Amino acid sequence: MANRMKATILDVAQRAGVSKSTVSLVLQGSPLVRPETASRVRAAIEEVGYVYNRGAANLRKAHSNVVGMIINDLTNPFFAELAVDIERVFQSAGLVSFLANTAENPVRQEEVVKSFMEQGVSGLIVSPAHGTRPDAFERIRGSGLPVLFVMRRLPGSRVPVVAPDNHQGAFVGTRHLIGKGHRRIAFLGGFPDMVVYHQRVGGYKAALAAAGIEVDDALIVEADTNRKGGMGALETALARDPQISAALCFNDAVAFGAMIRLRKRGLEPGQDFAIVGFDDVAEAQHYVPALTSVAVDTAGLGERAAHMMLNMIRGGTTHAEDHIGAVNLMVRASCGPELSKGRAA
Amino acid sequence: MANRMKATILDVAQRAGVSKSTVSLVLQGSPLVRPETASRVRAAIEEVGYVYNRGAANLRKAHSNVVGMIINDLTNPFFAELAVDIERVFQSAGLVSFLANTAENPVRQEEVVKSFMEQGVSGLIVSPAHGTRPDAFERIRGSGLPVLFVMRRLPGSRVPVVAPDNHQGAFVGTRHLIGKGHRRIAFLGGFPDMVVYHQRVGGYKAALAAAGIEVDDALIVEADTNRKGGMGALETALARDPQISAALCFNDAVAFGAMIRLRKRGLEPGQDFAIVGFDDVAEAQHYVPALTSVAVDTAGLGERAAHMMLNMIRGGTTHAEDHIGAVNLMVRASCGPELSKGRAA
DNA sequence: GAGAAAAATTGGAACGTTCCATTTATTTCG
DNA sequence: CGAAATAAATGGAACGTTCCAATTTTTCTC
Repeated sequence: MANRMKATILDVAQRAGVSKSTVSLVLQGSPLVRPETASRVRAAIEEVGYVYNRGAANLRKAHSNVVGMIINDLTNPFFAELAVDIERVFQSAGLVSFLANTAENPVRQEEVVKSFMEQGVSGLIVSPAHGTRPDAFERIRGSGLPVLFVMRRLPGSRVPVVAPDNHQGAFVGTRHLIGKGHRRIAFLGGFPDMVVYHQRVGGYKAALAAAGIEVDDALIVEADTNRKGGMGALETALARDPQISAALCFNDAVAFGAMIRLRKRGLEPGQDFAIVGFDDVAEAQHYVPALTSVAVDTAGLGERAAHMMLNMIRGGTTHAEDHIGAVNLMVRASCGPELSKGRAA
Repeated sequence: MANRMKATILDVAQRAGVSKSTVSLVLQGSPLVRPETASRVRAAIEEVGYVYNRGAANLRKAHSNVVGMIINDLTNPFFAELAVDIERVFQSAGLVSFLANTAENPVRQEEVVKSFMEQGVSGLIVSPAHGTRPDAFERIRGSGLPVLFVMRRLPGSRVPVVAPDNHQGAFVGTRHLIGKGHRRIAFLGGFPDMVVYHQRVGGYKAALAAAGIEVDDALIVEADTNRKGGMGALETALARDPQISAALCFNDAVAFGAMIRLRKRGLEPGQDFAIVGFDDVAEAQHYVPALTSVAVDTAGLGERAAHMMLNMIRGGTTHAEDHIGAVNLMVRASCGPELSKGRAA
């Protein structure tokens, strides 16, 4: 049934009664080979159970058809969704994308990057792990390999970025809370060494300032950008100031964590305390209470990122214009005393 | 700073004043090379910005250090979690794992498999897409490449499997609902061409039979195994028999979907209708109401799968004993009128 | 300090592909 | 029909590594 030893292009050639060059031509769909010969070769390929050896090919060609995606937290549905969206575009473009998770671990990230490089990927799409050294990707990019950041950027880095308008998102989210009458509003999650953090905190502060509310840095709580981080951050915020009545969360995961802790403290989110998230993951609208969140058009960003990478690869350049996607506040129950119900009716 | 052309082992050799063979030895950490020479070589590697060409190496060695993971739905947090758990084990074993999503699309799956094969992976861990032809992986396995199924198996396939005890899980879930007094219990989600479906439906029927309740096939509703499928399935079930008071769901995603639709119909899950899920994803315990679910020990299964794959690779075999993991019903609010609250207090 | 033994280093062939320059087969047409 | 043009097929070198056998260097022993 199956031959023990791996079949090569030469076995195929022999079987089909042609030269290895002809087989190679067929493999690349060249029009130089006569149709009947081509189909004879294709039959032979099938018969000997030949699998193309991409490694050997790349050795000659020096460019592959795979791009690597490096994601900081696949466990966060937002990133999983993003990865899947990007993957879809590559697929229809005839490229393959392989995915690797870093779990926010820069060391792990380095290993993964190394592996992808060794495999000879032709591009890298990265959502860098928290704690990544700012110049971590400069050398790679300098060597001519296209690198694209998604969602996150590194301070001072010249790597192109696809990301939502973080400042604006945080701004409208905060403004909405202010509009609901809140004055003591916390910002939960993220760390100062993340560029995104500054952008979102910036939007938050700008909204407060615009409303003439004094910014209190004690209300800005650093934490991991996942559910657990959200839980801790809420506790910290409330410990620092029990008067807080609302929070803008770094992302939806943090928001879910915060809501869980609110309940544990006997506070009902959307009633006793207003919560706004960021990302608008699928769960947001189905959660109880439904989570008000800044929608970032995941699919749109993913598509854009994939196309930018395709252009870089095809154009042989490592340069591209940053893309900042528009955001959209989805108002739901979590941020207001039944206001959203009124809207829906 | 960075040289335009890619540095090879020869450039390193020249720079370090040794032969390419020596550099190769250093690269593989051979003890045959004198420590001082080794460090000189390592310095040279750094200086010329050399990246190892795994493709060229594999050409000679005929075995790589990467294993491919093919997942049917990364958007399902359960599978994302599983993938991450598996990845972790490989990492600490010094292997790299690349991940690809098939979105339950057999065609896409075929492409992904092909790519992995071409890259020369040394093993494949697969959660096969719905609709995969039963013999889809036999040829690959026949060619000597270790293949391991996780969570799902294919009918008649000889590929080893790591999965939870689906029959038992469905059995205890259903028995629990019966214990709560329910008699008209639906089974939501999945398709008859999935082996897992039969196992879970089997457990469900066995529990009904054990309680002397007649099985009504109309209460078994086929649907996609995601949230949307759950929504549709609940509607269908209720349409077929409005008397239904409980449902065992194929997985948590389906359960969440069902609960969303219950609410939309004015039925409160855990009060007017009991729901039991399967997988016990992280969200289950935090959802409102908290979801009763069959816990499958994701981390344990993932670890087991990774180790089995490691053994197959190291042992040069494509054979392994199936592993069926124990399950554990996590009773929470979604399935009983305040019973869980009593427990918690 | 010479010879043997051990340690360190090395050149060359091989891996499976692509691509170029050729060769060979086929078609066109004056 | 024969020459020119075109189409199809081919052999060989090259890609960057590993591994073997061989060579050179170092260390040991008496």
